[in-house]
Amino acid sequence: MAEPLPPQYNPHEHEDALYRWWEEQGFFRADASSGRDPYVIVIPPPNVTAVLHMGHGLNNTIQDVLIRWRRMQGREALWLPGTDHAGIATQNVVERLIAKEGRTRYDLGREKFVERVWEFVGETGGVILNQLRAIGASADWSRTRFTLDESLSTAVREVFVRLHEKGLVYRGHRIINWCPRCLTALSDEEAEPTETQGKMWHLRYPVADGAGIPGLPRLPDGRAYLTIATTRPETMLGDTGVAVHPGDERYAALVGRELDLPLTGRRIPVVADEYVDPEFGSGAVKLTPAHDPNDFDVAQRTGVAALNVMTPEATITDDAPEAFRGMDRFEARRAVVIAFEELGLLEKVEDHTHAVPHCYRCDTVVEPRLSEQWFVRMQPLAEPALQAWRDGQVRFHPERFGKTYEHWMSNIRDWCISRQLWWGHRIPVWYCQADGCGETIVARQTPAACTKCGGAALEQDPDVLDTWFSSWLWPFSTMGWPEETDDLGAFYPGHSLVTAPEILFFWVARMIMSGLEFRGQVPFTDVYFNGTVRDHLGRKMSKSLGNGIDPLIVKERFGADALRYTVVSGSGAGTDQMLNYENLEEAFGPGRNFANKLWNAGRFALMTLGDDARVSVDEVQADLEPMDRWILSRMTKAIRDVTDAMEKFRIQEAATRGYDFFWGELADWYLELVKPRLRGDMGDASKRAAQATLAQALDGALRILHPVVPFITETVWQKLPKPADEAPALIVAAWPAVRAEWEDDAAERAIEELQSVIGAVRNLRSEYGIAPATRVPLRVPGASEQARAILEASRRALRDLCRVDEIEFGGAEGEVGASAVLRSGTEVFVPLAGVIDLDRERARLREEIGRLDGQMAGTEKKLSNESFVARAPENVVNYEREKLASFRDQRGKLAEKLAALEGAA
RNA sequence: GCGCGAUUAGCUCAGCUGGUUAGAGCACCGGUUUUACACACCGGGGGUCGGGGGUUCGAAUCCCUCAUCGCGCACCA
Repeated sequence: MAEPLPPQYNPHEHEDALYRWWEEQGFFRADASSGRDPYVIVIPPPNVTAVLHMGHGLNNTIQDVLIRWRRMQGREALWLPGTDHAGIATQNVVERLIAKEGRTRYDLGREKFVERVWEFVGETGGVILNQLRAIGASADWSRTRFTLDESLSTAVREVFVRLHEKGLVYRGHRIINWCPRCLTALSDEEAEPTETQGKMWHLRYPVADGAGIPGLPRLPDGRAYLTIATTRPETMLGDTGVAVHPGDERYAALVGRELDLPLTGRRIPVVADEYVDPEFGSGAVKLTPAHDPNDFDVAQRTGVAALNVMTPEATITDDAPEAFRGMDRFEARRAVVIAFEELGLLEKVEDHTHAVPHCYRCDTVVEPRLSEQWFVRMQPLAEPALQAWRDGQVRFHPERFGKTYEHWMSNIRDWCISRQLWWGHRIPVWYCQADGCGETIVARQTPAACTKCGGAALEQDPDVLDTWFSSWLWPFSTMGWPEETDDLGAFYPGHSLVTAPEILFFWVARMIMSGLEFRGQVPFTDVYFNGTVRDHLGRKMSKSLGNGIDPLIVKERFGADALRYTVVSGSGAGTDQMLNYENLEEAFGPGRNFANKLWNAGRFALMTLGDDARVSVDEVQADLEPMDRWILSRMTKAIRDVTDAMEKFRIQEAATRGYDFFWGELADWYLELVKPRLRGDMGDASKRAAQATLAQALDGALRILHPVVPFITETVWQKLPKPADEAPALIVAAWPAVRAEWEDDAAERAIEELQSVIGAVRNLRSEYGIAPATRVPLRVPGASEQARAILEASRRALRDLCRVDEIEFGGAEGEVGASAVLRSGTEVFVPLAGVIDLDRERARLREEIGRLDGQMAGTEKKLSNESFVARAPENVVNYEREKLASFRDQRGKLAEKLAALEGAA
């Protein structure tokens, strides 16, 4: 006999050691030369300085479930891990660090600062990768990549140069989103709109040179004026014009004339442009081309100049009137409004709710700002990427994200890729400083001399690239591109991507574009979007709210399998998951219980199977009993269902289906049914058949559950007796094949009937308070031939599972007892005479009925009182009626029971 | 404003192309030392499937509409 195992599963005894063993054995490593059908997932690289949170836990568990499943199916499974340098995020963290020393990055200087960041990354980076190991992630760590690795940097430069050669990368003056705190440009995606209660100020701009404009309102001093509306009054300091619609007759006479721009002493022209909606507001729009993208476009068309009135820190520049210089933008906003009020030029102020863009990294209000930046022309890249989705080359799970994708791709705007940061990939562009040369060199390698004048006075562009400019190459840059490596040949294109919906545009869409552009193939065929983990109040888990759950604490208390089962079973594709951080037991207890149940089923199997080599079901085919054929049939269907669910990315369904088979059928029924046979009560042949079937069924359950709960399933599986030629570990064992010949509908119907009978008897016993130890006889008056055969064959089961002593078919006529009719029509009857004290039970029931009669009479009386019904509040009357109905119901049930006890007598 | 999604037991959620009595886990009530497991076992109560209308022999499931919540996009100065 094997050594007895402890009655409770202790994950800590197994998990980490098991993981180390898996890793040492090289089970996670993919082989580019195996020739096997590859299956590839690249990890969404977490920020290099990140620590694991539940979002990572959910996302990576799903990836691991997929990769383990495919590995078991015999695919050459590669899960490629790594981290992202996360430009702004990491730079901000280090800036905060040195701020504690009272220094800024400018104090250190660029070189020292970047060194400092590398130092920080060296100390804290990669922590998250070890945390992923702790939750069982079976990634190929030998291929771990970092977006700032030399080879990935090569890929970045290659892509920049190629796109530049194609004219898809360009430098231009445009309105970009500027974060005045991070002091950098942001892409449109990095500016997150937040609903904000703001105001709409209506300001009056007097017409220059006085009268002569019919139909316009006039100020008290007689000057005609135009009203414009704005949510950012401070920008008026940079107004360089006012636009009206060309067809707007009210203002036709004004076009080409000038307005006095208040506070500034400047005169600004009135221009006509189709952009203006004459129906909206006053039909006149102030133009601030340096601080608004739409105004910039109008200004370009109409030849209006741009005037920048804000510094990078968003304070007012010296180009504005002296009174406002140096003010913060919000301070200037108040000051401008007050000044207009004092001049009598403030028409009105309205409340206005609108979405104000905030920096996605520091939440500062983003300032649209005219600036020279590098851009990627996106439309030529987006078109094939959109088509690829339309053609079904890439599918989204759930499908609805396709619509979002389509909408974004069809309305795509150019991507601002330069960042005024120090941490990241330096833009591979050099400017010749030689007098009168002015050459711009875009190159893969740092050039030694100017390609035009031959001078050596070259200066590299100070900016770095958007962090996503390296991420979007991840599926092939991690495999050595632009070199044609073996990995690239074997593992590109990949297969599944698991990620959060938030980064559909940031990352997913751009990867599809870059994959098509640089490799001619989409980087993956399926994108699974996991939902967001929220707390029980529906709030996103976050550090600042303190409502997060630390996955490692969950592992500590419940085990990694409990964590994994909880997140996999708790949310479907694109569906958020609620987890209560205040009650971890409620959230993760069921997962731990499940692991414990597997442990105990394993213990049981070990006790009864012994150390002997496993007997296959095929060897005992002739001795199989209906219950054996039943569980094999159920297992076969479970395998089919789980496989099918996995193929459709219905991972939650796969997990719960496996759970239900294991617990609800194998553990609850089969194990109980075979106990006597395993004890040898029914002879050796029966025992051998039961052992073979149990081993087979448990083996199947462990396999289909292994991707979800790998630690406990591996632990149990290792201990089970196995055929000699079996794999050394469950992780690399075969995914179970469906054996269609094991499907057996007749056996299923037979066992279902037996289950119904046992359920009915248990119910009757409970209803009539028959003590558990009391054995009862069972009569089945009108059993069909079939039902009779099943029950006769199941005497032992009826005895063990519901303490039925003897079964008689036919003849319950006139007997005192309780009966139930099954769905199949079979009637079962439990005689009660001699089993319980009938007199006492009858007396108890009569007493209970009497008590209810009294209560009913009281209530009826109340309800027949007309003044009560007329005067009492409706809900009180309804309550009484409901009470009465409930009494009647109870009385009816008790009367039925009493009638049964009194029998035919 | 446009689009998408959600709304099912006290709580967290399943319920695929409409089909016999709407399920699970937790919680609740009653019972159980049946030697794998009390992190278990057995029995039970609890749902007008958000409201209203429609299609159909039949609707939680399809259509319309309203409400509430969430998400995406556009934000019209």
